[in-house]
Amino acid sequence: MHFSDILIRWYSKYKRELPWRNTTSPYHIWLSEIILQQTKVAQGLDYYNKFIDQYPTIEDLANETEDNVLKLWQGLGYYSRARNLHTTAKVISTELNGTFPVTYDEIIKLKGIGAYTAAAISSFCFGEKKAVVDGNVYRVLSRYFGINTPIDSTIGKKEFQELAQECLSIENPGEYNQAIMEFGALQCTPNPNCEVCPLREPCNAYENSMVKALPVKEKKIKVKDRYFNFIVIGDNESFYIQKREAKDIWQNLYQFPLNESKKEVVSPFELKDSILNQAVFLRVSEQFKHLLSHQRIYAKFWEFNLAEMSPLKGFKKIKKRNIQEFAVPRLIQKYLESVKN
DNA sequence: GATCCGTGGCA
DNA sequence: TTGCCAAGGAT
Repeated sequence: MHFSDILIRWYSKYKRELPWRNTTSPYHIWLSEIILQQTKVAQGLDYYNKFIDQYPTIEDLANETEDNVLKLWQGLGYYSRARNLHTTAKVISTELNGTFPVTYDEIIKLKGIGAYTAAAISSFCFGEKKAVVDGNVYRVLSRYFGINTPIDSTIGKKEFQELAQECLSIENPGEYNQAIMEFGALQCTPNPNCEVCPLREPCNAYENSMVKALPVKEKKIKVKDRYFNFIVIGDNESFYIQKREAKDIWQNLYQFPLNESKKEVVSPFELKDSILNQAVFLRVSEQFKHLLSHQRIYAKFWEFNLAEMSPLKGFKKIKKRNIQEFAVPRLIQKYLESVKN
């Protein structure tokens, strides 16, 4: 039996039942694909249901504010996905007559949609013969064919894209694309059980004991340390927050006024910020260690009391209990939970 | 084209 | 604890 036939047969037997399966609605497929970028099903499933519940159509999503879209996305990470999702919904609504484009070449023009997602949507919804290449596909193909070209190199991406296209089932490209990804997610995992694999016999990596060594990555990510000093300042009822507008992590999410330092701050007198004029220091939180893919953030929350809270440019004065209406990073959310008791 | 963008689970 | 990984894309 052919490679693609084995995968499709395996898929029909072992695939998970998921809310975005068994539909060809481009909106539903699109939303699920954006949510699942660099994200496990278990982590994204609730978000998908929340979004479909809150925004049943592209039109509903387009009519929402970005702040509220980000609020619903809060906690999922990679927030540019939410901003681009919203931008694209508005483009479809206003420039494309509310109709999702139906070809790969048109779909890939949309913001937040690259080669993978365009191939996924066009093949799942419209039967276009475009092979998806994601982390699962790299793993399955590199092992089955015994390819050690680094998957994070330009030449490697090109090589695997072409190989994937050659393997694609012409009869049912959408089904095949879903099958090879599900196979990578459930069977051909980073640490697989090859004894129950239907492709074990002809698998090059299995024959050569190279399963754990593939696929090959050549680049290692550099992690930099940052020290965040959040100023939690206000009276009994209210405090100030600000929107992160810089081109940095957590863009367009909200936080407390921030002083970033080059090393750990140990005394409130080291904090230099005009917002602290006439403020009375109350306490400092424990140090929070927050890990991101490229950063280690060490954060402290410095709490101050302020008798008179006049309007401040660049800051919003809000009731403390209303903070839950704003999208905040997980780090801020964890601090808020720590002081709720 | 190398780097950046989150979060959580797991060995 | 640390590193790696997960249905990638933008710059």
